[in-house]
Amino acid sequence: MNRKRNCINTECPQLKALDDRALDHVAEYFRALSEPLRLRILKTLQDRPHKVGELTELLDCSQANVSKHLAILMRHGMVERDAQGTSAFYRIADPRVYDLCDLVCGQMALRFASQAQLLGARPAGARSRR
Amino acid sequence: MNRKRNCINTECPQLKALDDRALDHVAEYFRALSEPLRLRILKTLQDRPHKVGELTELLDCSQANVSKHLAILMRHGMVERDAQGTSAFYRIADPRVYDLCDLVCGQMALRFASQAQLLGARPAGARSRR
DNA sequence: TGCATCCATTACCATATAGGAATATAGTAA
DNA sequence: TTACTATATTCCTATATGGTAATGGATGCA
Repeated sequence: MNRKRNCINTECPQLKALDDRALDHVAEYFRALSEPLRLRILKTLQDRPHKVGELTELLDCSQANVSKHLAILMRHGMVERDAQGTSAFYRIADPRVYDLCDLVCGQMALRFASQAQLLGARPAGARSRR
Repeated sequence: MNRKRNCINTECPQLKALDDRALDHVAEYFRALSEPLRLRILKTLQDRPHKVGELTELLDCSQANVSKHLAILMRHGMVERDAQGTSAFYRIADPRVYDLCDLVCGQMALRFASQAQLLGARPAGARSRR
């Protein structure tokens, strides 16, 4: 069991040790990352902090929508707000959210690769199940 | 920038490199992990494979509900099905999902700790915002 | 003051989904 | 075959949520 530990600088409780209430919180955290627009916001903020108006333009969506999603990201401690005049700058509060995203990217890459291999190894039109 | 790489045995594309279509897939992956019951299923399967009926009893929920959530987990390659007679055994297909969960656990633990510290440093009834 | 800008919030609508109840399907045994 | 068990699926409802439009609120400037 070559289980690699990702978390080295904290007690880092594992899934096993969590009760149902803690699992609810974990689920909510994942849910915050389960919207494409929120991921695009995080991706944009990876370069540097941005004002709401900049995000609105870069992501080509309404200002109200950006503000709403930023509030959700902030509620989970993923971004931080810095008011300057009438503007509001948002920046990444916890860069480890990118570790999560990168982990998922890697898993999906592996999965797609193996699926492509399966498809390539079967005659056209073959179904893998059912 | 002490950015630790979690993914060592694959190309592991980063969030930066993903287009909107790939981000949609990442969001769907996170969404599969955003339900408490699905996390409880994964937690239960961490010990050993289980039949649907066992999960139904252990998690105290309906059989239809368990089957539905198992289908979602399987759709994302997180669990695998092994039919034996009229039973269906489910097992973990990709143990790295636990790495994700543990990462989130660690981040939430840090966050709660700092919040508790903030609360402890303020007089009773103080609000940290608004 | 008055006005403009930037952002947050609210109300509303459309869609997605978790859950339950009922039904369908598949395997097993008589 | 018929009956029984285990699981999957379908239908339905209640709730949650993403999106938009409209509004509110705070700041800055003339």
